[in-house]
Amino acid sequence: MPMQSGPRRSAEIFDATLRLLAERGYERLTIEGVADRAGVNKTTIYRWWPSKPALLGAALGGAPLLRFAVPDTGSLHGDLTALVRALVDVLTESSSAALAAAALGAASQNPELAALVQTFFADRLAAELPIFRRAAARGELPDGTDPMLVIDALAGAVWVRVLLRRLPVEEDFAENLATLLCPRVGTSPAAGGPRDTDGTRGRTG
Amino acid sequence: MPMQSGPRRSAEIFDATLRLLAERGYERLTIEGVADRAGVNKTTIYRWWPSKPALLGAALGGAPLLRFAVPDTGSLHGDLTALVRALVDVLTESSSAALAAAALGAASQNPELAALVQTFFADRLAAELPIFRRAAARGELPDGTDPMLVIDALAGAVWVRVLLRRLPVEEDFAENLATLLCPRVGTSPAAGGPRDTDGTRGRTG
DNA sequence: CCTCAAATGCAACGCAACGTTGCGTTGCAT
DNA sequence: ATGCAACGCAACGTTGCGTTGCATTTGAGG
Repeated sequence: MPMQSGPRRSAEIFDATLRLLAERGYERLTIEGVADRAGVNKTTIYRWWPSKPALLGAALGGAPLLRFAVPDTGSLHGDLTALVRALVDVLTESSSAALAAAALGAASQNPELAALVQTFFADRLAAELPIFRRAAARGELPDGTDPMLVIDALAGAVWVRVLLRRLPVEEDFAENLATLLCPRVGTSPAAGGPRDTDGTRGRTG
Repeated sequence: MPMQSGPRRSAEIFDATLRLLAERGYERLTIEGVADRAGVNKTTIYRWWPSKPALLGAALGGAPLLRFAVPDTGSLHGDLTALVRALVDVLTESSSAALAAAALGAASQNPELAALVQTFFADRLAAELPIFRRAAARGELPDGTDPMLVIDALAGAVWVRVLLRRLPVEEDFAENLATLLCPRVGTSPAAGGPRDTDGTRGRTG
């Protein structure tokens, strides 16, 4: 029987890869740089991962750096608000922000990373589906509502605001976005007064 | 008096830059490649644009390839639907899609391009504000609604769906998204039946 | 036509990272 | 001790980078 198989120093290599990605961005991420940072010969890296996207894909898959919890606050509006806040945090906190920006930015350019991002988003959606199941059980959700549409609008709005517009995220951004996306509010924490007779949705502020 | 000043062959250079960006993506876009494609010596390019992002910035600024019209259909829901359709087209049609993906993807990594995208989004929003002015005038819009929030959710949802999830866009995607984002529906074209007693919003399909 | 300056063309350079090769070294299990 | 797998090491040719010095073309003004 042979001994252990597979790369022995993948831990150091993945760590160096993600750190350098966050520091320099995808474009200036170099395999020789990773080797140097990891204290490893570049031959070792090339033996296991044939290309930069392959290495990055393995590194991202191996480390759960972009995972954040799925909230359960008791209301759809609360869950969506919490989701927005978590997403904003991930895209704002410097450590994960650079990483997420580089990874998702590079995904637009590279098929291998695109596939990775694709499954990442699919997994995220699957994890977030319970939010909508619970909301439906509470009667907060009109049937026919498409969770993917809500999630995409939510994530996309945060993405555009933080990484494309680069505008500061106001205090009530999460709540406003959740309110906009709630197919039916009802329990909006700051919705204050009674609903308009014609169904105009309440809004914080 | 000296003769004409400034680059003489910027047209060919910009054209080659955008074509190669669409063909190969930002990462594999090389200045020597641009020079070759444009039938120009690379020295000429380096003399006028010191870096790849600088060149790309100038090329993108010089050509209005990513502009699309602002709709005016007579209703907020109709305008938003048209906006979604236009955006989906831009991000789907192969010529502009690769270009947009590369530009926005690269913007996540490069400060110079980020600034360019920033002003692009600001301009887009300014151009789309009349949609909300008209909607407000028609009484379709609860005051306090933030147009930027709606636009960001709209654009972001399309972005996530098309370029990150890479899922095919269903026929009723635009309408569903517009319905989700309409602060007040009322005139939803396919909303059909009467509103639920508790205010559940109508939905196509 | 001639002049003159700006723009461009051309050839070569050092540099960095690429990806590959051959061979020696280390670590661990049998 | 032996054998295998992973790793280290030292080169190699290639490509694109960004720069340099000098020659050539271009076009408006005299």
